[in-house]
Amino acid sequence: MAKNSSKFATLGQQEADTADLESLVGYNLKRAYIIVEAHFREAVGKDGMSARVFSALSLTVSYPNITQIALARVMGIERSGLVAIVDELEAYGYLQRAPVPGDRRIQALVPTEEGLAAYNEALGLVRDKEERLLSDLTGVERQTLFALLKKIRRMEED
Amino acid sequence: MAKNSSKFATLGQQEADTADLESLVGYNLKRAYIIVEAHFREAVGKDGMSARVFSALSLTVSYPNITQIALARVMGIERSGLVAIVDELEAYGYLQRAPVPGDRRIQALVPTEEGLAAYNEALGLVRDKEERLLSDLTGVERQTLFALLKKIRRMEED
DNA sequence: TATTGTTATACTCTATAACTATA
DNA sequence: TATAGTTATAGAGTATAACAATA
Repeated sequence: MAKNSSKFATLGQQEADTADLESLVGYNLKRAYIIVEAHFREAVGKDGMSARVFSALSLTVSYPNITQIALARVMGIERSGLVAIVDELEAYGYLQRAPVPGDRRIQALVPTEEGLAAYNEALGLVRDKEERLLSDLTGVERQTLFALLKKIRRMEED
Repeated sequence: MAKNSSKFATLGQQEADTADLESLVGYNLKRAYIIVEAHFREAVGKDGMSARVFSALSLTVSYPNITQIALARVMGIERSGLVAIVDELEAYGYLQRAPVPGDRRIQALVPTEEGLAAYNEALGLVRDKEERLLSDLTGVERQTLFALLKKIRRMEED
């Protein structure tokens, strides 16, 4: 199991690549995500939206009038956790909680004009950044990466 | 931009797959990781190690006598954050902080026999679980997934 | 002066449980 | 009774800054 039993090892790239961890999908996914997320933050800038806030805004743009509970479900988080996210987006003036006639428990989420503009600008920056990050990958490789990640995502129920 | 402007949309799988977010690598990586991490927790059991503690133990097994600062660097976290992780592993009796003759600032991390046994058992469970999770992927697809994730990981410096 | 490990502290993300107002 | 949204609270995981011991 031990790949290196010399005392006071210095870790070269080769050695690091043969460690057990490197053969696990979870570890590789997490490390890759950390890098992509750092690039996301660079793309949106120092005072830009966090990834989860951007995601929530993106989904309200794609699905206007979505309810908080539905949005939480799509995002895979608890509805309680969404409150602060929506509060933040509302404070930015990027969306509104609109009353729904017929059921006063529900508030439909609708992006404002400013929200739409801010979203489209951020989306452009993020896409450009991902484009550059993935510039070493061919078109086929990118398609394959997406297909494989989505295949894993579909395993949720088991 | 809006794919669905009907009021009170219910989100079918098809609609969800065409949202902007679905075209971003970061979002897909994160969602895939969440699923794999949940399977990791199932594999190691209710009172099993967390992923980061497992990772630290794995790396001390692969690189016995590694220092905390080197381990933190490999894991991509701050050295201050590693203290609690090593404390936990030491409390389990899975590793020891061993003094290094010649430099009393440094403590080399060495797995115990129990640590090695616990690690190998956990590694087996995690590998089996990942195996089952990825059973829909062909051998080539898995190799490709690893290759693409590692390619992204190598983009760190830019 | 610089480095290793440590502590104190704070921030982000998330979950659980209980509450409210409605249905 | 059940549901949508909210609040309170706690627990991971991480980072920054300052410190002690040692080099």
